[in-house]
Amino acid sequence: MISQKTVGRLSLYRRLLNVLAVQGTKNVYSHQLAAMAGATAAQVRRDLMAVGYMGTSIRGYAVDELIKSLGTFLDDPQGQSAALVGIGNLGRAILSYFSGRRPNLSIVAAFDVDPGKVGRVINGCRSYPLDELETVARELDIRLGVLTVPAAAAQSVAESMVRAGIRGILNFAPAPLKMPTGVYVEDIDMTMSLEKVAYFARQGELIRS
Amino acid sequence: MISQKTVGRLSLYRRLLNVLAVQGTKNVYSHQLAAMAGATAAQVRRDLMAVGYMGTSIRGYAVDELIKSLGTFLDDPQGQSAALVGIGNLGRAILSYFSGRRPNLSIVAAFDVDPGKVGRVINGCRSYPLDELETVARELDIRLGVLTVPAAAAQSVAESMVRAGIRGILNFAPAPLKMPTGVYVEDIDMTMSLEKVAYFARQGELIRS
DNA sequence: TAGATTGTTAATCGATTAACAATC
DNA sequence: TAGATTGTTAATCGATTAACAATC
Repeated sequence: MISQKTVGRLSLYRRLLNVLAVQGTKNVYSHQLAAMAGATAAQVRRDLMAVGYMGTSIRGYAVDELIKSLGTFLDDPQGQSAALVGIGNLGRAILSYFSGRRPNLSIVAAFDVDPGKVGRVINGCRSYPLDELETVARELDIRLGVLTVPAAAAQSVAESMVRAGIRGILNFAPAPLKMPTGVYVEDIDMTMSLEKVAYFARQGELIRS
Repeated sequence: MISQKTVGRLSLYRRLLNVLAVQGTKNVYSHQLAAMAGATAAQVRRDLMAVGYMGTSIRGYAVDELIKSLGTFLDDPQGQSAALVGIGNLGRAILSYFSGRRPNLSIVAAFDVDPGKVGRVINGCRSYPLDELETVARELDIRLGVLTVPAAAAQSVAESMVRAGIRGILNFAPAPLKMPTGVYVEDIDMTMSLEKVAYFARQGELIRS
């Protein structure tokens, strides 16, 4: 099984490779990709070997082929659909952020308990009452969820997501979710992140002074 | 030097402890806190020892004192101010997210290159032209930055943040920043996170089926 | 005391780094 | 060939986990 960190870096490499492809670059060496990704050359090579793609010592890696290999690895050929639950400021921003970015991976429905927020189209995405999550998720074959509700509601909403057949959750709520095995949760805790920044920024200054 | 992971968990523990304090809980055992945080009891104890706070075998940890200890550790007594650069959908959502949450750590100014977005007050936060970053940052003693600009602009904007005296950056732009030592960067890459969720959710289904 | 907790130490695990032989 | 790259293997590092003695 491949590690979470590696999958994250592969996603990053692909994005960087797309930039190179647009620039017309045909080949790239591990150390070049490493410099762009903020990694080491050996790490890049190890990660790419995990995908089963090997470079040559004379040309390094072929950009186009590598993008294709990463696509085979990272993307579902049939495409994957996500639901967003919690249409607040953050939820709306995320809808616009992911709107139409990837054909293979898109948010196709949004949900909220507030009747005033449902029955619309937000950034090309229809909004529904939370009650209908299960029905809509099964109908649209949604297996991924983005959770942008307040912390207090997070656990119970996450549980209904799981009941609706969702197997992966991107959790923005600042609350650890207790989920059954087989459900993958990735936490994005902005408060924690900002506090880390504050702590280490201060620490750096203490050390310097 | 304390690790990034530990600092992150301490931030989480404090939030959980605040919930307990509101409920009127006086004491808490490491295994209780661990269950809430999704960690192990030994890990909680180790983390708290890092702050220099030790529990007793009979009562565990005193909630109020622990919150105070964590505050001493995590917060700057003088308070820390942050600037947000990039007033798009995401930037606005983040301004509202952090608005008035912590007295000791708040976003006090927002910046953008678009003249149409500046000279206003957004969620209690004044917006300025990006040109004025250096002046305003020094005037308001801003040392932290939140970066919510498009990937293409991220590196150059981050460099002007550093010139303005900013020493910690919460980076939402999907681009690795090359920063001088002494500047701490915490990346929140939502695209990468969503792709990880998509990958592991699919993987789980493959394993099950 | 007995029991559940604590802090401490040693063992394990995983990822990263460094050193090396192989390739064109 | 010489040189820069590659994949492979061994060594290092750090964090986590497990086992233990100490405490009330």
